Amino acid sequence: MATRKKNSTYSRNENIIIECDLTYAVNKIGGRWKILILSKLEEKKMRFSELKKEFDYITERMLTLQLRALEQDGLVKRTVYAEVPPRVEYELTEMALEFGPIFKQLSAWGGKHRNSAKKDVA
Amino acid sequence: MATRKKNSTYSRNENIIIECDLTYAVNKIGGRWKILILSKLEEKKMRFSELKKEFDYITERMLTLQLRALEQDGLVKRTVYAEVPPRVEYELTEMALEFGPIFKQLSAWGGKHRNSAKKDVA
DNA sequence: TACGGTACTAACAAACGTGTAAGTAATGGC
DNA sequence: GCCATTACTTACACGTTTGTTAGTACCGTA
Repeated sequence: MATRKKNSTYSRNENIIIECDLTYAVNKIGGRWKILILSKLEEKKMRFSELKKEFDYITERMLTLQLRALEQDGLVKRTVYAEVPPRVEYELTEMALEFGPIFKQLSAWGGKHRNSAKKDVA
Repeated sequence: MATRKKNSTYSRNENIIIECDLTYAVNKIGGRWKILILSKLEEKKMRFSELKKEFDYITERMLTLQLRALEQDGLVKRTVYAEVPPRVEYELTEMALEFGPIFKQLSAWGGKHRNSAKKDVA
């Protein structure tokens, strides 16, 4: 997601798949940490170090990568303050805020079926 | 997604992440082909070979894996007819049908921002 | 001069997802 | 007997994502 693409079928298929609006959207929020980050930022803008504290098992590298990808995709806005211990704040863009209601529904779906999945099978 | 998990931080983080209803939901539809498959099956139940024709760059292996995962997650129902050239039909479960409206919104989001992304940046 | 704090980056390694190619079973038609 | 058809499975290899560890720049403070 943040690295270069190689040739071969892997990428060829990727291109085909991205043709789909739905897949396009889901890809933007896919990955291990993106949704969690977006959820946090939905509440309020946060600094790098604050985000890091929220998910204390994420590494700085991963947090950086995910934030970069989100920024690249226009979902978060990054603001750097030229201070001495650096200060960088991240906040959602309008585009990302539009995910809000969708996230709520997905979350509701998850909550509903995560619990029932323990008993049912189909 | 269809393979066994190993130990180490990779899996440890996965567990932490799955605590979130939202991530739980998105993980069910993540992966390269799942959404496309679900979209197709939303229209009507289909045979393995029909699905294969729909996405002609998917390999049989991938299609099988994705369908198995979806079945495991309770999103598709698999029906085998004991005929001579085998016939297997796949259809969505109720659980999966509940994704319908959410998919529509995600798709709309994708359509909207996929086009504007070509001009804008933030 | 050494030290601490913030927000990173680089080089490397492990785990996972995806693709390739070939092979399987069952049976009806030739 | 031999082939075709369907829905797979297996063994292997590639490519990507994620994690590990160490290091960077900046400047104010001690």
